[in-house]
Parts: sequence; C-alpha cells; structure tokens
Amino acid sequence: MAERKRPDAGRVLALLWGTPAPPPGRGPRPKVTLEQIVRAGIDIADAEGLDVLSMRRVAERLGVGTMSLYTYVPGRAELLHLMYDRAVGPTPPPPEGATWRQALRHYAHLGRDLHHDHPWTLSVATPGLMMMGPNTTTRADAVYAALSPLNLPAARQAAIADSIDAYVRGACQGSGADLTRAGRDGGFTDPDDYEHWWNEATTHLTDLITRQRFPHLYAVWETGAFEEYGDSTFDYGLDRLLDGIAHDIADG
Amino acid sequence: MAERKRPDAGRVLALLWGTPAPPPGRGPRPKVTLEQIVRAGIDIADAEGLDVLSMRRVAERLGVGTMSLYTYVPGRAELLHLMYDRAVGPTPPPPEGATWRQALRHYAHLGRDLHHDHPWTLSVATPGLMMMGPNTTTRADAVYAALSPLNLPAARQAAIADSIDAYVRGACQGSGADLTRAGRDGGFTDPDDYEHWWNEATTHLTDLITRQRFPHLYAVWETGAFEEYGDSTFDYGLDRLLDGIAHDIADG
DNA sequence: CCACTATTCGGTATGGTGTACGGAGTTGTC
DNA sequence: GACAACTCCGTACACCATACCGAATAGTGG
Repeated sequence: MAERKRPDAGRVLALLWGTPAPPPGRGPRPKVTLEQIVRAGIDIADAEGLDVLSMRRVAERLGVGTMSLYTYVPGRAELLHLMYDRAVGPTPPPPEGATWRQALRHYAHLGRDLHHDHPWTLSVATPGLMMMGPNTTTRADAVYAALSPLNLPAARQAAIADSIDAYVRGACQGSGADLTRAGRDGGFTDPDDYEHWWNEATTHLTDLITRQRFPHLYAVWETGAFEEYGDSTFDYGLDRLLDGIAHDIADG
Repeated sequence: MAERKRPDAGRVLALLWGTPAPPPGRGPRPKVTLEQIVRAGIDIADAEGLDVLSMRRVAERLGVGTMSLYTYVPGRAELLHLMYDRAVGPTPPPPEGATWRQALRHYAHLGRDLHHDHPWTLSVATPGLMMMGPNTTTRADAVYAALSPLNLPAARQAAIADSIDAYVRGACQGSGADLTRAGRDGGFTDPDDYEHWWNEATTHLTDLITRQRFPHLYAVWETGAFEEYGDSTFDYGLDRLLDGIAHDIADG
C-alpha cells in the first residue's frame, strides 16, 4: 500500500450515481465496463478477502492491463466505495402491514445478511456520508420511512437508526462466530490450518485463563458458551435494543 | 503489504502474557525492549493511523534497523495484537456499590474511551479469542463479575456481554462523528483538507438526496441531526440496550 | 479521404510495503 | 582462548498503488 492520495468527492459520487451507459465516445472500444470492474472486485473480496484485492488482481481477472482500470476508476479506495454500494443492492420492503418494530428488525437482518455474505463490507464501512451511493441511500430512506409514522423528533430518529446500525455492524464484526472469516483475517488460506491454529491457541489459553485468576470469565468459558454464537445471539441483543427503544417511545 | 504468513499462537500468547524481563542472555546488549517497540507502535498509530504504521517506521523511531524488530516480535500482525492489549490497559473498577447496570455502563464507557483514544483499535479488533491478552482478559472477567450476582445461565451472560460489546464497537466505528479519524481514514493528512472535501461532498449530495427521491431521509437530514452525533447519541443507544436487558432479566 | 482530436490501453518507473536469509559482531560460559 | 548463543541489520525479493506518457483506435470536420 502506497496510497495517500486525496479522494475526489465529485468524481466518486458521479460514479456512484452516474448514468450507467455514457454514449460511446471517440477512442477505441472499451474492453471492460465499470460494472464488470466492480463485480470483479466483489468476487475477489468475497472469495479471498479485502487485502488480496489489488488492482493487479482485478485487472488480471478481467484480462486487461492494470493501468487500464484507472480509466474507469480513480483508484482503489474509490473502487471500494463502488463495491460497497453495489453489495448493498436493492432493499426489499418489510412484510405488508409490518409495525415499525418489525420493519426495523427486518432492516437489521438485511444488514446482517450483507455483512455475512460480504464480510469485507465491515472493513470498508467508514460511515458518515462518505460513501452514500444510491443503494445505501435508499436503504437509509427505508429505515426512516419506517420510523416516520411515530412522529419523533429528527434527532431521536437519527439516534434510533444509528443505534441499530451500530449494533448490527458490531455484532457482525465481533463474535468469533464466522470461523472462515476469522481465519482469513488471521492470515490463513486453508480453513483446516485455521482450525489447527485455533485448537493450539485454546490449548495455550486454558493454561492462562484459569479459575483462580479469572473466576467469572472462566465460569462462562467452561460451559462452552463462547463457541455457540449464532443467529440467536445476534437476535438476543437486537431484540433487547428494540425493547428498549419501544419502551422509550411509549414513554415519550 | 506482502503478508500472508501464518501466525504462531504459542509465540504471540507468550509475548502477551510473558515475563516482562527475561534474564540477560548471551549476545550483545539489546538496544530496545519489547515494551518500547509496542509503545512506539501505539504512538505512531495514534498520531497517524494504522496504515502508516510500518515496521520501518517503528524501527526508525527507535533508532534501530528494521530487521532488528523481528528479534522481538514475529511480525507486524503480532505487534498489533500486543499493541491492542497494551492500549486496553488496566480496568478501573466501577464505583463502589454500583448495580450490575451501572457497572456495565461503566465498562461500556471504558470501551468507548479506548476506541476514542486509539481509533486504530477498531481496525485491529478481530474478536474471538485470538488476541486475549492479560488486560483484555481482565476486562472481560470484570464484566462477567458484574453479571455474576444475577445468577443467569452462562449463555445468557455471554449474550449480554457480546451485545454490549457489539454496540460499543459499532457505535465508535460508525457515526461520522470523529472528523479527525474519518479524515485520516479517507486519506487526508491535514484536517482542513478534510473539511474542504466534506463541504464539497455535501454540496454534491444535496443535489442527489432530494426531498422528492428520499423524502424520509431528507426530512431528518435537513434538520442537521446527522451532524450532531456525540456522547449523548452514544448513550442513547447504550441506555436503550441496557433497558432491554434489564427488562429481560426482570422477566426471568 | 484526410487530418484532427478525444479516448482507451497499458508498459515502465517510482517509492512504498513485509519479511526471508544470512553474515557480522558481541558477550557469557566452559 | 574457544565456542556457542545471541543481537543487529544489510540485502534481496515479491508485491503494492499509481504517476506519467506513448501508442493505438475511432469518431468527426473538412
């Protein structure tokens, strides 16, 4: 990585929102499209993780020279933004007649699915409005649409939406749950290698995390509760958060 | 980055938990200590972000050759683990006589402070037990100690602790709040540059995010609610989550 | 049809990265 | 004094993003 190049807000927004097919220009026929580049990037990141996603790799996969990509995309950082918005994709509506709470739960699950299917989104997401592409924006609008019947002050709506988003991101990132991802992030190519590493680590850890030194943690650890993180754990926290929000709204 | 080296669980755990001063061995006097290396890494990451933290930079700052670092640390990834546990540091206890809820809130704020003071911890944190150093473990034990009087099943305790941790991480990561960090992540060195970029971006965004296309998002956006993320927003979600947990516990 | 011009393609070069390897030098021990 | 263990670190390699620029291409105005 020899980055450090200042991004161009206008350019990346134009790419995110821009018309899909500019009229065929003057030079040689383009060998690839922006669409293909973004898709190739997503494929690589899905399969092998963000840190092997290099411009060379993308170009290779498309059968073009590395530098040709720069005709379509200002650089790697901007490509990541485009990938993110495309990975978000369209936002299916909540079931007909859903309450605000069911709708928020629905959108939270969409977020979880996104991070599950494309784990690299967790590393790209530097929130703020930096990367508000059309799909991301549409999804945000849907969330506020679900909240709007409640007639809450804007600041409260934002706080609610932010809280849920924070929980979803954090929960997906955390939890040694997805062993494949954890292994990949740790530098393993082969999941079996990771399995081995994990066993070795826990072996050493059992020598260190003893009942004497860490009694309370140990009590939970020895039940194996940490190895059972799954959808139900995700939903537990989400439902508590929604409970709390519902209670706040009812009071307020 | 030409990483892809499989980490060594035993080695990194030994470094994390190891005796601070091994007896002076046989060769030349060491010019640096592990302690100094870790501290230098933290200083650089705090000041300039994770992606300018290179082995060369660390060595430079300490006045040693780059490769000398590898005498003390197996590689960059392991250094990050060491930095993380040291950044966590000791865990001050909650106020005397605190309820479980006050204690959890206390620890959540400690987490927020960590991520605030050392934003790079958010990028390092690949949870799971990969990097359970002594400080991290101590903090986890403290959290379970706060929960233990409630006599909840282990799985429930884990779900509660995970939820709060998820929220804290997600909330710190999210929220365009910390402009300094956001700017640095975006590739800016000078905060003024970032300010300028931000203004340009919002100018363009106002053309795209219109009342017609995104009415609900627009309604919140136009109040300026998104620019006011701060401690109170963090606490809003945290308190909702704690409310929900309290309600769940009371129900049995 | 020709010249021009806008545009794409991509080779080369620069300055960065992590780290494998191995030699040089230093120190405690026998 | 010899040896062994240890630290330091120069060199080398593979990889990265990307600046720069020339070559090739195709539509357009004359």
